[in-house]
Amino acid sequence: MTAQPKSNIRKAQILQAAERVFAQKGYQEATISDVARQAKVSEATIYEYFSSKEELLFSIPGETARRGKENLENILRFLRRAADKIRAVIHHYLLFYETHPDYASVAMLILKQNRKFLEVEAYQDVRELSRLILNVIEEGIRSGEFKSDTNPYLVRSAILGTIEHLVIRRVLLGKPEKLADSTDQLTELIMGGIVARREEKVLNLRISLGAEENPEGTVLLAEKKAKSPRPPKSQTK
Amino acid sequence: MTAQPKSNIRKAQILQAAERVFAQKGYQEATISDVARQAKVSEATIYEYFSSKEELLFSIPGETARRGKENLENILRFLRRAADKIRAVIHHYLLFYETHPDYASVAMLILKQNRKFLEVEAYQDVRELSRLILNVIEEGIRSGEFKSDTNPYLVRSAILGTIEHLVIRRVLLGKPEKLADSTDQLTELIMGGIVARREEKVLNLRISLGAEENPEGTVLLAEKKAKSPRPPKSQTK
Amino acid sequence: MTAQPKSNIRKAQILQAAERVFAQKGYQEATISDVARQAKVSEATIYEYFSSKEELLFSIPGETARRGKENLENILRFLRRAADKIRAVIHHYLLFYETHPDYASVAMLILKQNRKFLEVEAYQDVRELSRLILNVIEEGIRSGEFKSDTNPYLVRSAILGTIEHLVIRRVLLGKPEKLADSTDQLTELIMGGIVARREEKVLNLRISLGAEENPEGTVLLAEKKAKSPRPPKSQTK
Amino acid sequence: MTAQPKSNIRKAQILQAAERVFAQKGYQEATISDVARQAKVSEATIYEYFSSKEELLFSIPGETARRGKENLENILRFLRRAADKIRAVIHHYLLFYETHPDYASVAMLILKQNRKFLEVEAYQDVRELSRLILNVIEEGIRSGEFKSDTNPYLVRSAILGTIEHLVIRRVLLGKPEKLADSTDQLTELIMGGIVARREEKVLNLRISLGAEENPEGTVLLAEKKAKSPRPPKSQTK
DNA sequence: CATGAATGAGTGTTCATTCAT
DNA sequence: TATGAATGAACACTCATTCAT
Repeated sequence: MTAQPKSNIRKAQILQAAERVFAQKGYQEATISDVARQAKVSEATIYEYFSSKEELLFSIPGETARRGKENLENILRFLRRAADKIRAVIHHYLLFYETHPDYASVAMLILKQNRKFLEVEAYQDVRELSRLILNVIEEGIRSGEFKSDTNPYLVRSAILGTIEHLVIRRVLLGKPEKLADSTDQLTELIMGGIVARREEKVLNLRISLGAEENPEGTVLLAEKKAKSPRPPKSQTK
Repeated sequence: MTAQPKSNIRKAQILQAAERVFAQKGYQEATISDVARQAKVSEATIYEYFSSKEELLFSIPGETARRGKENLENILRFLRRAADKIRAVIHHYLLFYETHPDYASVAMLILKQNRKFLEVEAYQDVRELSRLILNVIEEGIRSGEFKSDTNPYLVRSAILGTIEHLVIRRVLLGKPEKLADSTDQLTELIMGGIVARREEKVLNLRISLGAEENPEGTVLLAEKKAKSPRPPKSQTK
Repeated sequence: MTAQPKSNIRKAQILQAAERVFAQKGYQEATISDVARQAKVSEATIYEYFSSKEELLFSIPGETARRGKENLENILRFLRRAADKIRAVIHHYLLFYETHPDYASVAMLILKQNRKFLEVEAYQDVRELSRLILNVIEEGIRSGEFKSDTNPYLVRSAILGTIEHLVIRRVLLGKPEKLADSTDQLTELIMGGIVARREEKVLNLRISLGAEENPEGTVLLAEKKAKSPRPPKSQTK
Repeated sequence: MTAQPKSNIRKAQILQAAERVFAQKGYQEATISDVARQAKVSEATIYEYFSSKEELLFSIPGETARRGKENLENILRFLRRAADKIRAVIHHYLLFYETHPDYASVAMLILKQNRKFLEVEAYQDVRELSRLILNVIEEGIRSGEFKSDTNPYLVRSAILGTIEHLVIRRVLLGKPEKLADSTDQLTELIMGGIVARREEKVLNLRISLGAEENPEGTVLLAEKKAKSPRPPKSQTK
C-alpha cells in the first residue's frame, strides 16, 4: 500500500528467506549462511537487520500474525451466531496454514515449543488470537447457543489442539493436502460431538404418541453421560 | 521383573538423566556433558551405550511407550462401550503425562516435531497407540454408538490434538496442575459437542402441550454439567 | 591562528572524538562506529579523512605533539642551567599529561607499545622530544653541572620512565590527582639521588675542626630538600 | 621437581607457546590458531585448559611471577644495607627481563596497560613485588641510609619506571643487548643522582685551607662512582 | 567397562572498509 | 562532501565424538 523504504523491503526479503530455510531445514540445522544465500544478501547484511539468529526467528510471525488477526476480526464482526464464528476461526486457521506451509512449519515445529518465544513481544499476537477464540466461546455460552456447562478453555484447547494436530500432520507427513476441507467436519465435531443421538428418534416417537407415557428416555439417560438431554419425567395424571 | 544385568541399569540411568536434562534445557541446548554429569558417568560412557546424542534422544520413549501401550491395551480389553474406551484413552494419556512431566516435555517439545524421529523404530509404539485410538473410534461407528458420518481420523486428531495442547500448556506454562482432571470434560466434549440441544426444549414444549403442567427442563439445563444423568424418578400417582 | 578551512575542522572534530573514544575503550575495543557517534559524523565520513582506523590512531599525536615540542623548546631557550632545564622538561610532561588525560591514556596505553607506530612519521616528534632531553643532559655534563660519568641515555630513561610510570598509574588507578606536583621531588631525585650524604656531616666536622667559624652545614641539612647543593657561601680568609 | 601430572605439562606447553606468540604478534593480532600451532595442540585443547583467550593471556605471569618474587625475597634476606637491596631489586628485574625476552614483551607491551589485568588475581604477585620495593625504601629511610625526605612512592616509580623504560626499549628497538649491565649505573643514579657535588670541592677547599698541600678532590671526582662517599682521609702532614 | 584427554568440524557474530548516490 | 547500505574476511569458541589406557 504505502511506499516501503528500501530497508523494509530488504528486511522482508530476509524474513521470507528465513521462513523458507527454517521451514525446510529446521532452526538449528539452518545456518545464517543458508538464509543469506536464500535471501541473496551477505551474512553481514542479515545482522544489519536482525541482531541475532534467534531474533530473526522470532521476527517471522510479526506482520503475518498481525494481519491474520485483523482479517479474522474483520470476518467475525459480520457473524452473529457463535457457531458461525467458531467455524470462521477454524476455517481461517486451516486455510491460512494450508496456504502458508513454510509459516506453518516454522510455527508448528519451531516456535510453538520455544520457551523463549513465549516471552517475546511477537508472541502477543498469538495470545490475542487465542483470547479471541475464548471470547467467542464465552459469548456462545452466554447467548445460550452453547451448553451452559461448557468449559471455554477446554474447548479452545480442543479447537486449537485439533487444528495444530492437523497442521503438524500435514507438515510432517504431507497427509491431507487440503487442510481447509476439514473445516466443516471439525466444526461439527466441536459443535455436536460424535455420539449418535437416539433422543431425536425418541422425540419423534413422543410426538407421534402425543400422549400417555413413555419410554426409553430412561435408557438413554442411563447411558453413560448423555449429560444433557433428560427426557421429561413421565407424568401421569 | 527379571534381574537386570548391570549394564542395563547403567543404560536406564543414562536415559533417565537424558530425559531430565533434555526436558529442562531442550535438546540442542543440552550437552552430552550435561547428561553425563546428571547421570554421574563420564561422557565417553554414554557413547558406550548410545551411538550418538540423537540416538540417546530417540531411545527415551522406548520402554515407557511400550509399557504405556500395554497398560492401555489391558484396560481397553475390559471395556465394551466405545465411549468408555475413548474415556480410558484420554484418561490414560492425561494421567501419564501428568505423572511424567519430564517425559511430557521431551515428547511434546522435542520428539513430536522431529522429522527424523518419525522414521525411527521407536516411533512405532506411538503409531500403534495412534492406531489403537482409530480402531476404537471405528468400532464405535460400526456399533452405532457413534454417528455414522464420523471421520475417525479427524476425531483421533481432535483427541490427541487436544490432549497434546493441554500437555504443552502444562509443560510451558505450568498451568493446569492436574491434567487428568480434564478427562471427563474432554470426553464429553468429544462425545457430545458443545451445542445446546434445542430438541430438549422442544421435547419439553411438547410435553407441556400434551399435559397441563410443566417441568423445569430449563432449570435442569442450567444445572452445571449433570454428567451422570439421574434416572427419572418413577413417580406414580 | 589562520582561519581553518571547514574540512580541517571536521578532521579535528574526528580526531578529538577518536582520542576520547580510544582513551575510554582502548583501541581494539573501540569501533569506528563509536568514533563516528562521538564525532557526530557517519562512519564513511571518517574514511574521507583517514584511510584506516590505524591511521586515525596514529594521527592523534600530530598537532599536539608538535605544539608540545615547540612550547618546551621555547621555555628551554630561556633557561641556562641544565638542572633547570631538566626540571622544565619534567614539569612540562607532567603538566601536559595531567591536563590532557585522554591523550595520556592513548599515548601511554596504546601508542607507546605499538610497534608500527615507531615506524610512522608521527613518531618523529616524540623522537625529537626525546633527543632534546638527551641534549640537555649532555650539555649538563659538558658544563660540569652533571657528573662526568653520567650516562645520558640512562638518565633520559630514568626521566621518561619515571614520568610515564607516574602517568600510567594516574591513567589506570587515578591515583595522584595532581601529577605536576611531583615535579620538584622528581627533579631532585634525578639530581641528587636518595642517599643521605655523610659528607655534609663530615663537612661540618671538618669545618669545626679546621676553622673557627662556622657554617650552616647543619642548617643546610635541616632544610627540606637541598636539591642543588648550594655552593658554600663565600668564605673569608 | 615433583612429578608433574601430564595435564600440567600440557598447560605449561600451551602457556609457553602463548607467551611466544603473543610476544611476537601482539595479543590482538595473534589468533588462538597461532598459539595452537605453536603449542602443537588443537585449538580445542587450548580451551580445555583456559576458558578464553584472555584468561590464557592473564595466566602467562602465574608461576613465573611467583617464582621471581620468591627468588628476590630470598636474595634480599641476605642483604643488610638498603642500597644493596635496591641494587638487588634492579639487577633482579633487569636480568630477568633480559633472559626472558618473550615474557618481557608480553608484560611490557600487553599486560602492563591492560585495565582488566589489574583486577585479576595474577596481578597480585606484581603488586607484592611492588610492595617489596616500597618496604626496602622505607627501611632505608628509617635506618638513615636514605634521605629522610625521600618520597618512597616516587622512588619506587623511578626504579620501576626506569627499568620498564629500558625493557621496553629493548623489546621494541632491541637496543641495549645486555639489560643487566645497567644495574650499577641505574643503582647509582637512584642513589646519588646526577649532580656533580661541589661539596667535595668545598671539602677540598676547606682542607686546603686547613692544610698546606693539596687534595685530590679531582681524583675523587674522577673516581668512578663514589657511591658511598668515603669520608676524606684525614691527612696530617 | 570406564574414562581422561584430545580434537575436527562447524558457525554465529563482528567490524573495518567500500561505494553508489 | 557526506552517508546509508552492504559485505568480505576473520575468529573465538563449542561440542559431539573418538580412542588409548
